[in-house]
Amino acid sequence: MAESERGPRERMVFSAAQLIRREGVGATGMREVAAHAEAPRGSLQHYFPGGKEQLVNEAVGWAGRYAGKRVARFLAALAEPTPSGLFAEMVRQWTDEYRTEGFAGGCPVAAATVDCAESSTSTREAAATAFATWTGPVAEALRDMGVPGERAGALATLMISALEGAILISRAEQDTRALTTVARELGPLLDAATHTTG
Amino acid sequence: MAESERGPRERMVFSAAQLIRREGVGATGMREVAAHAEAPRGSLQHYFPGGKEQLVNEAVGWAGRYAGKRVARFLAALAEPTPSGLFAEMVRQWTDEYRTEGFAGGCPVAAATVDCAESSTSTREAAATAFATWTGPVAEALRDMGVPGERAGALATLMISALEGAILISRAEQDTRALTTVARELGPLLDAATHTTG
DNA sequence: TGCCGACTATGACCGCGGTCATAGTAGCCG
DNA sequence: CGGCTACTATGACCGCGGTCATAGTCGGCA
Repeated sequence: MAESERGPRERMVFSAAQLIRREGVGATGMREVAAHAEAPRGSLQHYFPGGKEQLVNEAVGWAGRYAGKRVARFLAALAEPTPSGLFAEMVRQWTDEYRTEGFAGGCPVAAATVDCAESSTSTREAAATAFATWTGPVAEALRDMGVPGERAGALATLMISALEGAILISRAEQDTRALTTVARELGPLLDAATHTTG
Repeated sequence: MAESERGPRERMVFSAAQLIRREGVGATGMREVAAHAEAPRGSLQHYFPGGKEQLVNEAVGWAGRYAGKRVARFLAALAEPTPSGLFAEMVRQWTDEYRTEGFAGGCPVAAATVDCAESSTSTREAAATAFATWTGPVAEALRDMGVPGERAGALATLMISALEGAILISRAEQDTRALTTVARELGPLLDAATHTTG
């Protein structure tokens, strides 16, 4: 999450995602995004003529692609890839962050869904796309591990659902308990799916 | 969710929860709450001298107690109580709402967490309390069904995590798929916990 | 040199919304 | 009746923030 030297436009999208996941969409100001990205304020209307909605949508899209790409790295980190191992890595990304940086941020896609699902169709769609962009690689990884086709998608949805919910609870409680709990409880179920014929 | 004839104060708290779960905390105005509750605007500062923060906190607390009480009703609706049956009822409350009323609202506690966890300590704590108020009865119900003590709490957290995440995804996708998926995939795991000694 | 496009810079506008101040009403009690 | 308490009513204040308008810089290219 620390790719620093990109163009100002990309930095603004990145910063928007960072701020949104901390404060929510409503509480994140355009000027604030520019300042955080160390980008000129005037660039906002130049790069994002669609205004805040466009910026938010791109931030959500960025987050979805980021999450999707992470899956490959998680797999690479596993000596022997298993569903529970993948899920443990997904959870660990959050427990690590919370332990080292505090419970400041949540998932930007969740924030956008909560704040914009009803008010902005385009942002809601961006969130749905982001979830799909994230679920896809997870499901594919499960399939590669021997999980039957249809169940792979279902289990990927379950994994991401449990993760998102646990992020919420952990943030509220300022305790990683919920995250570690879902990893522990869901692991056996996920691994069992590789043995079942489906 | 339709208890109409209470005092104006209670109606405002109820309305706040309704609006928050649709639009998020930031986009919900005080005047809007009063209007929705058909309560006089002047009553806001009278009943909630602590301002918006107090109102939001009470709305979150109300939502937590509401969710906790629902558990008993879900159990009563089950001929033979099982963990998977309880979870299915919890999920069904949402799928029913989404099918009949559209995907307008999410969980108010989730909304408050996303929007206020970083900016307001008291609201974050209210959210944590709400999650606890909700998890408690679920865990107790699991214990009554024969789930061993420590696992009951863990599974309750898992159930609520998965439910919250699936609510998010379903809202974004405007499709109850995620909700029905987690109910289906998690059911067997929950029921299996009643047989295991632990 | 002079034009042009891309990007930057800033101030102004304007609505929204939380809060405060101040006053009004209604009912009860003494 | 006077006064007290609970509640209601409204207008004003004021900062925030998204957007717009307008102008400035800067590099390349002919």
